[in-house]
Amino acid sequence: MQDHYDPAAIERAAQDYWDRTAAFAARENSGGRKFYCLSMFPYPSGRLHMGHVRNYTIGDVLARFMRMQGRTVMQPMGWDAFGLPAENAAMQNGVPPAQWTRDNIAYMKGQLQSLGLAIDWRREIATCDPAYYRWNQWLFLRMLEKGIAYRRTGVVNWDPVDQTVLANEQVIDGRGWRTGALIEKREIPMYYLNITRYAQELLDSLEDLEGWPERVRLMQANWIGRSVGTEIGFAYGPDLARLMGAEGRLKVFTTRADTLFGATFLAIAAEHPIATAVAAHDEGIAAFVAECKRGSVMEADLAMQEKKGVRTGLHVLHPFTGKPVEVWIANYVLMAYGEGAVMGVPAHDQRDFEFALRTGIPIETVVKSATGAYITVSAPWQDAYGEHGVTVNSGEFSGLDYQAAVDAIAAALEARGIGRKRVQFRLRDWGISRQRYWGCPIPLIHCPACGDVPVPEEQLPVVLPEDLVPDGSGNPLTKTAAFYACGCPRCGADARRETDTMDTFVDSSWYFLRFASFDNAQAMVDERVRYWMPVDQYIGGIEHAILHLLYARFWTKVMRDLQLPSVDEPFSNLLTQGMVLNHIYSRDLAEGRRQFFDPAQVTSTERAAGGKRFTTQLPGGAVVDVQYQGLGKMAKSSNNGVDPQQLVERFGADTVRLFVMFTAPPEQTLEWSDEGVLGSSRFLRRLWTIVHEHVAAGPAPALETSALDGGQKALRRIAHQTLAKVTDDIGRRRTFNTAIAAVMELLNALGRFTDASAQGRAVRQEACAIVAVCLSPIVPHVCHALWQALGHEGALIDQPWPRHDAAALVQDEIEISVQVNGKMRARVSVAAGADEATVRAVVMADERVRRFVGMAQPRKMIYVPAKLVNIVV
RNA sequence: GCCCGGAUGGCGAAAUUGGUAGACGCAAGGGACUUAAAAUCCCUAGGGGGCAACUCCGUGCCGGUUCGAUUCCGGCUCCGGGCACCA
Repeated sequence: MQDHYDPAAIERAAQDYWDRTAAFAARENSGGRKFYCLSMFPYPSGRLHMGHVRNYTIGDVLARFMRMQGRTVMQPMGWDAFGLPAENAAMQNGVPPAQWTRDNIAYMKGQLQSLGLAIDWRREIATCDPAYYRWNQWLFLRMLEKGIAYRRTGVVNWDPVDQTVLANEQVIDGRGWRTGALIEKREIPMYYLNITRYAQELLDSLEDLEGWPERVRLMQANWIGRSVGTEIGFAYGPDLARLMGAEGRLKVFTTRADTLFGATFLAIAAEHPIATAVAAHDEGIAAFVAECKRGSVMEADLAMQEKKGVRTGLHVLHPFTGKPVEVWIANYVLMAYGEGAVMGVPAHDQRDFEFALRTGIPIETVVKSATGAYITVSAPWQDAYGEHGVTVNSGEFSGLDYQAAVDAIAAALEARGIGRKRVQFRLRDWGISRQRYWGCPIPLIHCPACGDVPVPEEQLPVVLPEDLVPDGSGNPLTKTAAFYACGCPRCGADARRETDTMDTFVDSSWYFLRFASFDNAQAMVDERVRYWMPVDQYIGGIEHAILHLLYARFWTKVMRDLQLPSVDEPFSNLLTQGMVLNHIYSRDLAEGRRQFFDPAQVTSTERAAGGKRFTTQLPGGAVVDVQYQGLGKMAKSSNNGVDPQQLVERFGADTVRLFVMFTAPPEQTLEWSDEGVLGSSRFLRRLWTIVHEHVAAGPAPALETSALDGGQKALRRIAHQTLAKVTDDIGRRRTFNTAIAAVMELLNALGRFTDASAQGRAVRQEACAIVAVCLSPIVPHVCHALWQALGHEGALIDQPWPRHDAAALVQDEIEISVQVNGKMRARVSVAAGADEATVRAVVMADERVRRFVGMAQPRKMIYVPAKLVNIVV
């Protein structure tokens, strides 16, 4: 007998066995329904963090479970290998991003393998590999042909000191993170993908995604944001027509056409052509427009800034009354939504109301509540009346309810050709151009004579040079003639290659298709996609609930429409794992820069007078004050990721897997703490000991279920209850923590079971085997070893998942809870099949029940079969 | 600011369809074994009151529906995620 649990040796042996037998090589049509199990591929940041361990263990549990259920499982793995952190690391260390990335991949692959994941590594892909990203380029060109990809200008964060475009993450409080300079918005040409063309389908098919969490479907639906409203063209007043040099109409989009008669101003975005035209002649307005262009492009910043506006002095004419309506420029109007202009109705919109109070714009009530009360608003302590009601003071449209008013007004506008009902989506087209080096080159050539010329297909891929080191002052590709200097494919003249690269969301929008066609050098995807897709189970962080999942759904539909092997929806079932959060500590350096610390290094904590917590930490003996920043997601940029490697080395992969699955249900946010990991280690040692003590006594005799005594039946009942519960918890509920708790209870029962008789040993043998099977998806190495120790032929991974024996669950007596007036008062035992009358009689005969009911006459008795009786007195 | 979640013992959590609140585990305390420690095993444990039988309170806060609410509804507070260039 191996008398002590040695995870290192056990895990090596099990992993050797799986490697030797190529146990996880996925082959099409190898019997059983296919099950494509996919976890979101990692960014190779350097080391795994606990979020990865959680993600990949969940996937692995499901992959192994489904395999034992007889499915043909594919679980692949890849690397989301392009991105900003590689450039930052390059700047810090002077190492090219390619080298840094590949080193990280090699290290992290070893870490993943040490976890014993049932992955088909033959299918491994890295998005920075030209053999992968050439297909990004190829499909982009197909999209260009179809008009799905197009070029227009877009707004970016501009750092005037480094003369470079910054990502939102690199803008802190409106300043560049390296220079501390105030950030400006800048408009530059970019390529866009026309995702809005698919907005309706992306919205509609959410309804069919029954295997997705409701909250994700809701978030996506709100993000797409379909609204039905009315487009209204306000005729230019004479002053505006003069400025613009022609008659014209200023279009707005509104969902509240019923309030049109209350529109006392129009507000346009600072980027609106009219704003640009006014600013050219008016210094004050030019200053305001310039002010709006300062700061970052982030929506959160825009939405929280103080609402400001400036009067243009220009007017449009109300379409029904002909009255002049003032035009304002406001910082809260988004050029990207609707027409970049809104009508302001202070009486019926809270934001407009507050704006009007500050600026003296008139407030005109045009809707009253349907119940009749006449509502007027005009004072600062009041609120706008934003409810749907009945129109008043609206000329021929007065006295109508919301829908009737909207319909009548839209019809009247349409009859005059100055407005119409239409659908507006909040979703915007996807800008994919990035002014960065470490990404997939956009395959275009700019020719002075021919314009933008696509790179011919036979010249793909446009290979990214891998030896450049960025220095923070823009994209090094723009300084590398060997990359950008080229001939025009059309006329042969000297031309310049596009130096922008693609958003890394492009790389992750179709990698799940490539896993099915991983070795095809001739085509992006092939017929094997039709076998494996859609992904049966996708697992990843809730932080990807909108962007990644929406882009992947869009890209999949585009490929379908380009007649490539694809599907309508890529992911049938989605499990969004909760974030693994950790505490964040930092200190401020000069120039608004900030240094982050590993929480494990923070040694002592004191509370400062100001209320914020300051702590002291000792990296290599030095003591510095650090600031507590609260809880946050584990990220390389805040240096708060826990390295699971130390835990794996100390306790073994099984302990780490068990712990991370036991600590919380998968969808829940997890505040990281490695207290408790000892308990998981202890449990596995106990499991090892109990099974080996049983095995040491020699082979168990055959089980005879008809010959069992009460204690033997009881253990067998627990074992089969556990099997049934684990099957349901993993297979349906995905609550791995409760599955583990159930097995712990079974193991506790096994520990108390001392029956050394022949049938006692037979029951124990069966129970031990059930434990090994139930835990094998979660802690596969130790279960692999225990299965052998229990004397079984063949590997546990190849065993079919057993069904519980329903006969073992039968109980003679059951317990009924008794409440009096809804409060728990007693418990009574009744025969398992007892009818209601019998149960009532037993309950009323119970001494405790009689005491609580007393002399009172029961008014009512609620009976929940086999569970509960509530006596109401 | 907007959209989406979450809140239950000292801690992580459980309660699956409105029906026994706190399963399972961590940390803690007590005990056994041991020269000792580690390891292991046993016991205790939501809070208050009571010698005890027992009893009252208790699932973020306020209110509602119900025989019965951690669970459903309305209103808040705090925390987390996302907000289109972090991935």
